[in-house]
Amino acid sequence: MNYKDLADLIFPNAKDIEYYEKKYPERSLPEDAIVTRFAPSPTGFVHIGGLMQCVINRHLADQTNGVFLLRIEDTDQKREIEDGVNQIVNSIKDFGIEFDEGMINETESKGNYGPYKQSDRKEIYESYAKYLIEQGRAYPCFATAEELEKMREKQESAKIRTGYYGVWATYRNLPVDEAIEKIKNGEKYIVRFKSMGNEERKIRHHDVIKGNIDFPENDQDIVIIKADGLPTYHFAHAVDDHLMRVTHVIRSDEWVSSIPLHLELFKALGFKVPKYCHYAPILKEEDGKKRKISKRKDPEAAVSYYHEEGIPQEAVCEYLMNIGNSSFELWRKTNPDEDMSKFKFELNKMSVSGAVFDIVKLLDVSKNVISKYSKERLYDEVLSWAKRYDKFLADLIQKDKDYSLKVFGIERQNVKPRKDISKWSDVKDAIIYMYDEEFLDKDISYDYAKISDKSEINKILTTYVEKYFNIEDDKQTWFDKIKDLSEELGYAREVKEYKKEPEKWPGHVGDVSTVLRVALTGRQNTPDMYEIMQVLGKESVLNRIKKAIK
RNA sequence: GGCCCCGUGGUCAAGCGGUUAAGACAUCGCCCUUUCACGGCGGAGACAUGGGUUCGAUUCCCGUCGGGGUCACCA
Repeated sequence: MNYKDLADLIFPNAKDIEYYEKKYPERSLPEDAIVTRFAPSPTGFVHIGGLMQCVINRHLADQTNGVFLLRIEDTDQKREIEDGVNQIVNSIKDFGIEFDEGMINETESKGNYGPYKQSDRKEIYESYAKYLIEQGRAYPCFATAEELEKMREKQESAKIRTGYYGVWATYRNLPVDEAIEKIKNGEKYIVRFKSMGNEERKIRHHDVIKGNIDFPENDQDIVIIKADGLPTYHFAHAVDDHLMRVTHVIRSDEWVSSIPLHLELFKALGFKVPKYCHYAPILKEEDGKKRKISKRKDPEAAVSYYHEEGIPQEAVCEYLMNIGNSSFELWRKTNPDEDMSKFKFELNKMSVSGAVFDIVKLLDVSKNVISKYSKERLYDEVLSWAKRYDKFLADLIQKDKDYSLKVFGIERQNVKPRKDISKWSDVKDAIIYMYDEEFLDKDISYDYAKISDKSEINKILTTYVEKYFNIEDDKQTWFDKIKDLSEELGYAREVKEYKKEPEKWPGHVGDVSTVLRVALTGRQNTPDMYEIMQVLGKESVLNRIKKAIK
């Protein structure tokens, strides 16, 4: 009885690994093409860190004519949720990112390197596990949970390294005959990797992002096939990334400590080691301390949050790109109108320490992105957001699309476009007063500033309507008339003059125009008044002034 | 606790033995033919700490402190 017999007994029907090596050949791609993957568990929830990974991976694949694929890691069936794959695919799609290969919904996939769901790859893992057993590099382990627990307690009380390794690995040297007999007797077992590593020996590994890292060799005989017949992450990672011909494993740095193990696994399987790129997770600051952003405590950890708030996907991607390569910001400054895809991303320039998530900065990126939108685009984006998250707003802007377009066009597309919207949820408040049905028919609490005497206000408004208001005026004429009005009523015509001798007048042209602004909009702060009046039109302006005088 | 990583203004960060230690966001002030949003100009604000090495350390080495990750039949 030898390893071959043992392997045959455990996996009688497994195909020879040559079958898979041939079925999934090396990809014919340019020399430096990057093949990456996003490999989430189907919990449905996509984390902001996961999105960042997708933004970077997509970019890298495009930049090198490579491939970006989606693999679902569902080997822990306890954690799985209903519709998990769809939710992942859709939330990534919400950010304009598509995969070249992989799952496209719960059951279907595209690409020639599938299946792309680990639970469908069981027989592949079995072949490679069988191969390892044949080579004497894996073995059945009959240890029960209780035995392992006892072992751990012993190790802990003796203050030595915990784990299944060396002399503690009871079953690694079990004679093949005995193992076969136990299996035939129906004893339960799992399959472990047989490590040849030595903790005393050091290895140096080069991580694309983190640089050289020194570790002790791995010597743990980790589980590769669990009791449910599915592989553990480590084993699946080696088999899948090899067979899918992934060149760059880009993942969060919680995995760095597994590098020695993964290296040994790849070597034992005869696989070429991919380039590892471990990036730092996104952090959150709380009580002066930084911690990993968490899905339980932080709403902004879920990518759905940005969608709900109405932060454009481009803005989120740009911000994430910023965290990825800080040189992006500089590039953006010199290439304000260039598509983000033109930026050359460099993996080795990624930060080695985690960045605190800064929503204020994100919103700044966002308002700049939005300021470049045409009024038509703005309208479309706002509408599609509002249809889903703000029915009232959707109805409001749809009632008269042409009018709404004019509203959205105020101070837009000129040299210095307006930058007061950073997310779609800001829009309602920014435009609602422009709609007569939301203004004329509603109670408005006019909050006048400096000039607050009711009769004085009425005088200003009445005089303006009777002597100066003409909707046909061009901007300069309109402007001059406001000055004329101010002068006629005893206010300073120019702010500068007023500032020189403030005691000379009760106020200046700005104070007068504020009266008009508040009367027309109910607010002290608005975009350009001339444009507002033009959009409102003669009738609305008169009605609004009438309402204010009452 | 073992192993590994990290430590430049409030935040994100350039820097890679000699710099007045960039830039962005935030903050403050001034200016910008009337507000606000922009835009312009300017201010305040940092190399965790102690030892080395060196003519010279933010940069290299060691210790200390601080932070993080990982030690599962979870990924």
